[in-house]
Amino acid sequence: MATLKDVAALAGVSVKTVSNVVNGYAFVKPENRRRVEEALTATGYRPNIGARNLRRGRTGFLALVLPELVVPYFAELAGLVLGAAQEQEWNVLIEQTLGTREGERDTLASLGPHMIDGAIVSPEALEARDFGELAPGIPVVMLGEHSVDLPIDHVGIDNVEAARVAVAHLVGLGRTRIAAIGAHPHRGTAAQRLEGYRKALGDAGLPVRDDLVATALNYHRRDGAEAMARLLAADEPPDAVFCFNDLLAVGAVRAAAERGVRVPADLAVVGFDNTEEGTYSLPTLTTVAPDKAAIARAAVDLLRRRVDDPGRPPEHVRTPFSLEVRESTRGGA
Amino acid sequence: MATLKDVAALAGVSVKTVSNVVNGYAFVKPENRRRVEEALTATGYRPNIGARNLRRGRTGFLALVLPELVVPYFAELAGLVLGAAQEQEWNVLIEQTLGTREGERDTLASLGPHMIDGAIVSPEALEARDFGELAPGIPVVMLGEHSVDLPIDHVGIDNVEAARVAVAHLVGLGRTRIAAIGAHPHRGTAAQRLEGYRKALGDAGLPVRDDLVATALNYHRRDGAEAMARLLAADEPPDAVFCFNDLLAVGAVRAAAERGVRVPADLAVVGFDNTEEGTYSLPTLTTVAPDKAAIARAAVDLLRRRVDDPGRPPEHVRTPFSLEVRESTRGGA
DNA sequence: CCTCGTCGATACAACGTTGTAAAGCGGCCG
DNA sequence: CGGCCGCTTTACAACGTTGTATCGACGAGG
Repeated sequence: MATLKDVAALAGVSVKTVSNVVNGYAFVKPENRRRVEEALTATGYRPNIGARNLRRGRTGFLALVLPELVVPYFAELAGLVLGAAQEQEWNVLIEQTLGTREGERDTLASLGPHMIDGAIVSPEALEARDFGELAPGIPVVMLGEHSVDLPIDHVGIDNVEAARVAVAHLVGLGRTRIAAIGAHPHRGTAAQRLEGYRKALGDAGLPVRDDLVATALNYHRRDGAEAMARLLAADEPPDAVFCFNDLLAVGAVRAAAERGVRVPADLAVVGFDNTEEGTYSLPTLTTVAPDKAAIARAAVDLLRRRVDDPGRPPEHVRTPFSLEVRESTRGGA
Repeated sequence: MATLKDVAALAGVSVKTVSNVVNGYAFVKPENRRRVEEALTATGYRPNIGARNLRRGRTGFLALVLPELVVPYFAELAGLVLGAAQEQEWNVLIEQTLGTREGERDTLASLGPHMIDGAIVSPEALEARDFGELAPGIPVVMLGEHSVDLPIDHVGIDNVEAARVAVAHLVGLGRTRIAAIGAHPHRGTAAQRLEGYRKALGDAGLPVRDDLVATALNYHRRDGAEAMARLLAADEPPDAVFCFNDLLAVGAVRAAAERGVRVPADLAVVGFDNTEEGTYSLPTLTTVAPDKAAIARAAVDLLRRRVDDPGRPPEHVRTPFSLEVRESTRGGA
């Protein structure tokens, strides 16, 4: 409630002198500094961030644009971004797009150039190239999809290689009818994981059969269950499945169980994201584990550098990943 | 980038007239309105929310203070609050306290009175009465803990009754050694759920045995697993367990499975929160289902009314809940 | 004809902050 | 002694917006 004016009046100095003390300006007479500091604590002064940012031309806000918080991967990531942003004195505005292209467009448009210093975007429906026109002048860091051709900063793992490693692991178990769940017409990461899947099969000399690749328009548990049900209904059902995220995998495990298919004995399952849910499920999930903390940190750092120097060339940061082998691919045959 | 001034220059009218058009003021000559609207689209004008709020004395921001986004209940709730706030033209600032008392204090203090119009707080470590001193003048709505004696708006379900219903359900299955996981020294909701647990046992004429009540200092899967392990190690292990949230229940199911205890045959499990994870787990979880959408809506509405009229008497809103019976308590004996 | 009320537009100030310019006051050097 | 430089403080403007006061025009009513 107290403003600089109030503090200045109490201390008997000008508004600007108080501002100088607050901002740590060096040349203030000790006597005055003391009186100002007293007045500061006496009034319980807190700067009005909005006014400060208006004057400075910064907002102090960063938008984190993601499909849905109920997806554990995004919830975990959001938590980590919150932490990383705090270190940079950024507040985070989380926006859910619900996976629709319109949602992503509206979000970026409504935030406007004034509300935020920049955005970290995890695109789903939106195609990457749309961003140039949608967010003119807003510094954007993209997560996940790797699109080298675009002049936009980007953070993510090597999806092709991660998928290849995951499927190679299934191959190593001796499985031969390895399915994939999560193909998607517009999702860049889906295409890359599919490519890794095909590469691993090729490396092993296994045929790539289209009827073993299941599409999932969303990446929720329900979609995984439905896709798995379709796959299991085939004449020659798969003996392993690579799911493009852990939620799909959880759904797949559920669908298998309901049909009496044992995991991993009859069906080995690999997920993606290493969500905590997969470390307590029955069975626990083998999964590709991206370093989420590294992703969050890199994204915030990249955005900071972009804001400070809008002219710098776009950067593509590769974060590490590992394969966590758990019960869903252990034992059986 | 374009400001009212730019638009005004282009349309050949005053800044205020443009402002009037933007804000839907009625008395603008059609001719001028047309020209302004043209200039508006031509320049792609977007209001500077910060400046507007500075002038209006409001920030347009609402803080949602919660322990952790990785807890699915909070992630789901956050998503719903985001939606409800959007309808009121509020932006949401999500703050994680990580469950520490300091985190909750720092958060509220650092946001300051200027940053936000109000806060929706889901307290964990913080005792409710602290809020008066911490957030002087900030409208606060509390979630979860029901503390009628405090002059603070509050939204939540009847925890005592919800717990009673859950445990009564276990009693109805014929279970007699019914344990509870989630007792906590400082958490109000924990005390209430424990009370409901005791009441249900009393109603059924069953003894309340302290060795069947397990404390959980956090409400994560790990804590549930550890508590269940302790309970199962007893001479007379329980044949049912009521967990104070779904994560604890998931951990409990896992711990049971690792010891060869079958759910629900040997051990019936009830959770709390109705997170989606529990609808796909093996087995699916019987759980108390609070109406999260209603909670989110009520909280935002309550905050709106509080902001508009700071003097009104505090209100306590009871939101409905139901018991979702699933596999973890079905069949067996 | 004068007044009054409605409509339409404008100038100005203000929200709280900080950058800029400038002024006052010494002291130091030429 | 005059001028210059460094310290310290201040007044002022500006960020972009909107509330208030004001002003002019116009039509209706006395």
